[in-house]
Amino acid sequence: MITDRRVLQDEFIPREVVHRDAQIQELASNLEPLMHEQPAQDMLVYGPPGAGKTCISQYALEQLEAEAADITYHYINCWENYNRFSVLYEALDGLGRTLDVHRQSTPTDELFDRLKSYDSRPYILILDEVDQIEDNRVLYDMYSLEHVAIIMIANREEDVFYRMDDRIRSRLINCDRIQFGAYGVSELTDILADRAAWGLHPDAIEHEQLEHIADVAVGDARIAIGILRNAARRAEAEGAERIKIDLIDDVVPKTQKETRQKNIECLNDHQQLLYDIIDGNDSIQPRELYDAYDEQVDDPRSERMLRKYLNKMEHYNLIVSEGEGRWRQYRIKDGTEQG
DNA sequence: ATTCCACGGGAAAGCATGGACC
DNA sequence: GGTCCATGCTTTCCCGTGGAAT
Repeated sequence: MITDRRVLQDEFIPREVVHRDAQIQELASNLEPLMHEQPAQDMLVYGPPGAGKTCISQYALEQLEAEAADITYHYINCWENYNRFSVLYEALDGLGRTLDVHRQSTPTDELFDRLKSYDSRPYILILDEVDQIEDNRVLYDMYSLEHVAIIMIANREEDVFYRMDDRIRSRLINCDRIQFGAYGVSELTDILADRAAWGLHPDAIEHEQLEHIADVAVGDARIAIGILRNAARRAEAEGAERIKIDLIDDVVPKTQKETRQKNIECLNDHQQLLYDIIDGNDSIQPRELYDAYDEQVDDPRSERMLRKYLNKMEHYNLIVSEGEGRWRQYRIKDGTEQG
């Protein structure tokens, strides 16, 4: 059934990509000046989850790297690295210059100085989930480095700019915007067909079944590939030769649960408790939620902290908040909801 | 007009950890 | 080893803002 497992991982970057020619072209032309020792244009790549932003950005840079060996690029997930130190650390790590840097006791400015002193060749940073960065100074840092170009990735354009102070906003507001719309069913089907061709036996799945997966995944390539992966595994476990529609439908809830579980595991105990409390209610008001939380834990965090946790969880797409002010309600995000 | 509730920014405090020195 | 210091990270504390209810 499965001939190459890597191809079915959603972070896999294929050798050829389909349906994003315009975006790839734009990425490439913004990076093109690097070939002539000119600075590259900074970019903001935005669009809904699973629209190929991360994949295509990395793909474009791999292509460029293959063409012109004289560049380096590095991918940084700002969800995990949201403060100035971590981002700079990751940036240095991409250059292999972190050997003697310690998480504590190394001043952040020293990391910046070190990055500054590296100027032998162009360095491109992909800042995924860039709206998660808490300290925008780091964007200013990157901007001020001549040899560093940044590709910022976010779901929504406005999330990136609204918290920036004027100094950095006025500079980055002019970066090139590249929009990624959600994939349509036929586009997703093509993507799946490509993965199936590389990762599965030739007759494992037919066009109709791929189309069904694409349909269920509502535009999200990550979900689509996840469903294909789980379906293939299930078929393999059952010794089936082909992936049938029934089997696909069987595996959809499991795939949704999987992505959710992956996120929940990143939460600390307090956050998980909040999640459980919300999960036990259809919806819950903040006061009620805080009180329930206080009752169930020995060393409660402050309400301010809970609000920060809740914000994080909302960004994680685990919960949603509805209503303003005293009408605010929290509830669990349904697995089939988008965005 | 005043009170209530919730939100979220920012300063300050508290915590953990590596390094230098004894 | 023990002590002190510098640093980044997390959490708390304080407070202004804004909408709704009284």
